[in-house]
Amino acid sequence: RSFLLTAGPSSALVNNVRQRQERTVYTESQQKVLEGCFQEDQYPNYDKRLNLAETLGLKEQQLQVWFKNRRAKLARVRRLQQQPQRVPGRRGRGARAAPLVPAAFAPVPGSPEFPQGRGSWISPQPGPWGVLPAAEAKIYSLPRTWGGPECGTQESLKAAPCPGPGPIPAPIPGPAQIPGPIPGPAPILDPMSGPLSGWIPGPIPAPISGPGPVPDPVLGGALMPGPGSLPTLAPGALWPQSQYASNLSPDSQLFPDFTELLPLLDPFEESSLSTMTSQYKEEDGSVDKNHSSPRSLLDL
DNA sequence: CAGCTAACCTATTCACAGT
DNA sequence: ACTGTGAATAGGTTAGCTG
Repeated sequence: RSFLLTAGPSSALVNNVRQRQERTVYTESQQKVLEGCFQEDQYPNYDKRLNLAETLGLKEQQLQVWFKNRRAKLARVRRLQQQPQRVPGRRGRGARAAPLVPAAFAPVPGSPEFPQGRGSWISPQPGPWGVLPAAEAKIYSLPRTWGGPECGTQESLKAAPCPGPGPIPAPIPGPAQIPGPIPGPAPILDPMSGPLSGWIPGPIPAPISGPGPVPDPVLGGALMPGPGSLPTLAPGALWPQSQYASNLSPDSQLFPDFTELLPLLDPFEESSLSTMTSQYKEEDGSVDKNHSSPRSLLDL
């Protein structure tokens, strides 16, 4: 196939032929950390990926691929469960705004992790992301201009103590206050990590023996939370538990067609949803002033 | 050999700058 | 308003690894 000639920048050029990058075998601990981060945020921005990549001893691009594949896997599982989760016909950047989470529990517009435009949303500090060090500047990661208090995660990211997310605040008001019955999440098991409900990077297991080609900088690293420092979500427990509702119970991500809930969100349409603006441009840090107009949820 | 999944390709969508 | 560019993402594919 042509990819041998046109493969991306991650592949090496040998004899004018792009070689497919060698398949990486992630260690168990790496996968667990990644999985935990995925439960926190399915769409980590560049800084998060970079932080995590450095912590795990991987490349940022590898993490980009991993999250992409992980989302694809989740979507595939949902399709098998006949649980459409987004408006058909939307792909690319706009498509991600139809979150892989229940609409009723999706990030509240204006909350730090609601999509802030330009392909990123800000995640809450508690959780795996919060334990990561701040990213170092890169050529294409210029200093940011933060759009406001809700965007001010960089400071706290730097200040975040390494192990553990710290105390998790009470669930935000929202889901429980939305009138009408909310169908419960389907109890679907994740084939990779067992019941999804429960995994938040807790104690990282001992290094697995075997032919793990990748050294495991995680173990003993700063990312490792102390034993029990990250609570495990009990199945059916109240969630979200993160400050801004991204600490989704994995089960909840296998939610029936959220579009059924759209009418319930109408009251927000002109108010909260109008804050679905992009004040943060991921790559160059500029403020996006073109997103001040209200956008409908379906448009996302 | 089947299943899983990292790596990759392609299309889509959006933000933004330049004209 | 229109166009070009860059970036993020989804869908799909290829191929390596493992049971």
